[in-house]
Amino acid sequence: MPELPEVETIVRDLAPRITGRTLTNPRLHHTNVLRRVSRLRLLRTLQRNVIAGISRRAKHIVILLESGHRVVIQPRMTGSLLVYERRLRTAERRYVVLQASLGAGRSLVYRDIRRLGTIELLDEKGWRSYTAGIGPEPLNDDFDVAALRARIRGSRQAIKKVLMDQRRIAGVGNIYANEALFRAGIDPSRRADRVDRAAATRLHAAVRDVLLEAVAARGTTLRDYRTGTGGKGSFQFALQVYGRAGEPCMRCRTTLAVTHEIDGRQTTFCWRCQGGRRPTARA
DNA sequence: ACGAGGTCCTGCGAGC
DNA sequence: TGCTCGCAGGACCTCG
Repeated sequence: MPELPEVETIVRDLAPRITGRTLTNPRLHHTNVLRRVSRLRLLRTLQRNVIAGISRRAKHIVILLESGHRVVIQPRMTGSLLVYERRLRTAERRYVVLQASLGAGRSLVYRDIRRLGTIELLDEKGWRSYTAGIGPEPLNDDFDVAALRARIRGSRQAIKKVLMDQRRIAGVGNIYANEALFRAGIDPSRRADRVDRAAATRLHAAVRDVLLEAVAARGTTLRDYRTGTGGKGSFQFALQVYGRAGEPCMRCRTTLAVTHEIDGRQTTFCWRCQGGRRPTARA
């Protein structure tokens, strides 16, 4: 599931391959992925427009066009954006949502198996309000401990849920929230306003470290995530808690527990290292 | 203001 | 073997 490191990898892969290219023959195969834009307006805007650049904001891919429009893609669970330098094989054509020619036999393809991902088209004004509604980028230099504390302050919600709230902090999803909280030794269900300065300092370092390491590993491929060139990431081999429920904690060998009590999502943790409630039932 | 729960969507694994 | 069913989940929505 593309979170910050996965989207960053896609964007870095695609930047040299699509920047300056002219889009032609855009085709949209599913309209229910569109948000606040009609099929006709999207396709008309893409046709013969030039890609000025591609960047990442939170977990979103942002394609800037020379017209000033931005195509914002949220891959969510199973979306991937790829450049093909050849014709697509039959199997590759499945799940294609949006595609366009880049010239010289290349094509830009957005595919999404579950189609929970979304595509938006924003003008300058729309973009400004869009990005203003998202929290700070955790890998930016100005995201220090004080910035993290400011973003989690005053919330009685579980720290894990707050970490994943895109309005508070950008780009952290379920996998990296689990990993960062384990590294920081913090119970995922602890109320955010009860995370003290020392814990916040550890959490700040853990969030940044895990995201940076995952970017270096080109992301986490558990099933569907692919890089911008169709390859797999390798951070799945470095995960310490996510997906390891029932297996021993890498630090203390206690059996890792899993709960769905926070936001209905899978939370894996070590009750001994992270100080949570000892689970009554095993996973 | 906040929490709980529904919605979208398809593949996959468990169970029979 | 082949079927059904429930789960996976990020963001957004409604309801209480």
